[in-house]
Amino acid sequence: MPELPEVETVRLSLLPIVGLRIDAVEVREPRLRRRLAHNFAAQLNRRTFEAIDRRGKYLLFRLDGGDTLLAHLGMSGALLLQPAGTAPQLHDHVRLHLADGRLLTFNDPRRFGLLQIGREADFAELRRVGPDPLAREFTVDDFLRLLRGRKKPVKNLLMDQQGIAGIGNIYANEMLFVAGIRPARQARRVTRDQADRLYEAMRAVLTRAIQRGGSSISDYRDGEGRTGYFQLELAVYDRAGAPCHRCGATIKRVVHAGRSSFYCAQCQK
DNA sequence: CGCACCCCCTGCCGGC
DNA sequence: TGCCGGCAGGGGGTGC
Repeated sequence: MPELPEVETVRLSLLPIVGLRIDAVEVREPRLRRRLAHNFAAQLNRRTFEAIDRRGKYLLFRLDGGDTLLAHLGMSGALLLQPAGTAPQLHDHVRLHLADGRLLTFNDPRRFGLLQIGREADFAELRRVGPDPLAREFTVDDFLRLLRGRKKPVKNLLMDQQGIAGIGNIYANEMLFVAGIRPARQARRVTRDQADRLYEAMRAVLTRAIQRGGSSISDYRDGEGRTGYFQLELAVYDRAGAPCHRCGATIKRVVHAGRSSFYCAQCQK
């Protein structure tokens, strides 16, 4: 579910927990993408949140003492800040009882999400996380280097977290539409002009989506339970058979590597 | 290296 | 009405 804009929206919505201590840790279901370590609760207990960072689709909760709580929402995960006394719901796997009485709850029906506590340098999954597409340091030249010589479809490259971190299926489709490039085009066949447009589209689409609070396709909510609104602005994602807003042609859907791509054959080359 | 497939898991939707 | 297959925003692994 959540891609960079949704994860960033969750991060912003959870900032009020910074400064709060965890008074109790309730593990109701340890079997996530990876099973929670046996000492997970003990390591979290009595720690204080000092900051919340994001890398790609990962959230990093900085704790006093130097440890980090790493969180990934998978396809269906949510982190919810709930009022004191909230009863556990179905698929509430971990509930952190905060010093002010509120709860920080990890809910994830499909259990593709991840929670892990430790030193950031020890997190193997972060070694596969590339630069953030919105970072000032990530230049158009970096982007061009990424495309150069690669035979795989440009959409796969956008979604490869090692090259650029945070883009998933929805936003890859959307930025390719904005840039006028077909998803299946080989990365090395993307012209200089197209690459410039894609770089700009990448930043524009992600920035706009964050401003709109992300896309709530089915069940996405931020930490306060609020939906996003960017789904109302999606040009191609999940619009197969519908008319292109730009030219009126019918939006197509094709499946590559098990994932659906949506595009307008008229507007995208 | 790239890719075509698998897997993990639950929920929902459409067709029969 | 109920059952079944397909599909879903994630990542990871294998074998070719």
